[in-house]
Amino acid sequence: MGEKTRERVKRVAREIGFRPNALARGLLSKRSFTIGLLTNDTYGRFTLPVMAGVSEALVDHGVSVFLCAIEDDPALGQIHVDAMLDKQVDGIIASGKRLDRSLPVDLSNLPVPVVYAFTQGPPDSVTLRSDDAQGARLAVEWLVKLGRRRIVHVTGPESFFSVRERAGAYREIAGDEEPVMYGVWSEGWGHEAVAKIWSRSGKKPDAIFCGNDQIARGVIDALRERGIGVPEDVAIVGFDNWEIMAAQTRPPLTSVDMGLKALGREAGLTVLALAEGRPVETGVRKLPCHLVVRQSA
Amino acid sequence: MGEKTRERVKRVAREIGFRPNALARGLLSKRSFTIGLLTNDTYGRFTLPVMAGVSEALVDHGVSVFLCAIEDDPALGQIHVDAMLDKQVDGIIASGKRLDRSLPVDLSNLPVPVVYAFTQGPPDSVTLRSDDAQGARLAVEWLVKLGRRRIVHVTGPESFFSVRERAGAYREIAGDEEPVMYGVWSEGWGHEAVAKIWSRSGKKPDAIFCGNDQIARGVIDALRERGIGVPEDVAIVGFDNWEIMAAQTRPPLTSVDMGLKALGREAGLTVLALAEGRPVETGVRKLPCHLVVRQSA
DNA sequence: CTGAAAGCGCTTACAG
DNA sequence: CTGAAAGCGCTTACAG
Repeated sequence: MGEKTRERVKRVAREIGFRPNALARGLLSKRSFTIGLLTNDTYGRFTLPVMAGVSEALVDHGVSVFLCAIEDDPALGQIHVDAMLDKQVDGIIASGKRLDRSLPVDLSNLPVPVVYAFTQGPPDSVTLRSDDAQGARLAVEWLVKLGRRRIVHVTGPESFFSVRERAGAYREIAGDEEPVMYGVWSEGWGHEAVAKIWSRSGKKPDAIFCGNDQIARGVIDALRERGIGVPEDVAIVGFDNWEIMAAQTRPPLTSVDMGLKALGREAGLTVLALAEGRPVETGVRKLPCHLVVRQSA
Repeated sequence: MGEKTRERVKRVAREIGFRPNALARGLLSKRSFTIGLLTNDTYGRFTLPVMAGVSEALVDHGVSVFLCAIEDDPALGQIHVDAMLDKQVDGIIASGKRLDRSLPVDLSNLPVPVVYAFTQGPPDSVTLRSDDAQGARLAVEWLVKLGRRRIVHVTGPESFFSVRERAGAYREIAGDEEPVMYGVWSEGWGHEAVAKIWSRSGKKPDAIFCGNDQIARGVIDALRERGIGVPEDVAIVGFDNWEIMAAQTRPPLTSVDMGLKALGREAGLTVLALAEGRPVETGVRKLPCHLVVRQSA
């Protein structure tokens, strides 16, 4: 093509706003520049930041994301997986709401790479998760650094892997003078825990490390009702850094952020690498949490 | 093809798990069985149920959904729109977090149909939104039916269309003895409003209709701190039916649900109809809210 | 270097 | 009714 013709083609293409058809392109290249994000987290508290991270990381590479919410329904999961494969996704990210539960679909032996993010993957898969132990350490060390010496841990059900991780890290630093108080993920349990602590004899804690922000909120409310000052008398740290919850407590809540957006970003880049045939180390990769300091500690 | 050959082909197809390549199919049919959902609701409180509805309605039709979170960034919005068009989406659903704000991208004159759901569309578009006036009526009528006579309305900023809609409906039923209390969407404002009401002279209300669940939560907490019984002394109704908030108030909150999942379902079916060339009435279509009765009223 | 052909995996229209 | 060809919109490999 002569230089002039080339220029003219380019100009016309621009004028009529020509954009290549990605379907046709994908047919040849065996790449659809599309990935699927599978999740059973309907409420979206955890998946949403993960998704935002995935999308953010991949949009620069021209990759779009199919969102597939499958509840806990295996049949629905299968339908979505089939639909994604039919549409020739370059890869799949599986995400969820619990590190120790897997999605109700079998993602092994798929013709495309799979990355697990914030959900349990099979042994030899690529799995990304937050480092809950490190996050808990951050929280407790911060309380220690503030001079707190009697730190209590009020948390969720012991059946959760992340609860055991966090409790383990708490123990490492705080010792085992105080029993870890396992309960449920609710404000109500936070209230109840405070009632229990203050009804028993002996010295009262000067800090409470809570298993999530909802519990922390219950704890803070209960302390205020008793006229106990936060953070003067008792410092509080939560977990999740659930913005809308943490910002609304009085005082605003210091909390551990699991860095789910970064986790999503990593998941996106990793599935892309696999799709392009680049080597990726298999196994569980833990990403660091960070502490968001507000006024409760 | 002979009957025997046909059977054999079918059998082998089943055995090797043959599934037609949707890309190739789309190339011919001019249908990708793919739509794009554009939203600027990062937090996802409103978009998430909409999305769940869209996905639920379309999965039966083999349609997958690209989720594009564009924040309020016009450049990012354009990138996502271009990516969707390149991938030959059959249609686009625009969604957001406010009925009276439009997304920072121009979606007119696109080669594919667009439906606006819970965000403002241009005049001649297809726009779906909740019927906030009807929802507010539901709430106030319920309070009246419970025998409440002095109903106060504590709500968000008057600059919000939905605030004015809800306040208008409240006025229709409750009259204008009590001034509507405009404020912000926070628990703090709920607290403050209660302080204001109880500091002024005259009869106290026996019911408070709140503009959203966060305000309602603040109101309920403030009333409890004053020793005022909910619902005995003052009945409370919120708006949004934000499950995790409404269920955690003490007592659990009666609230207006905007039916966003149904709205999403409608949006999905509507964009599908447009994509298939079926006629759809243009203009704003309001979908009904419903009241979720818990213990606060 | 330029230009035409082949082919990705399907579906549809047509010839036999 | 059956079977082969054409074509969707691209990209790549090849002949001139």
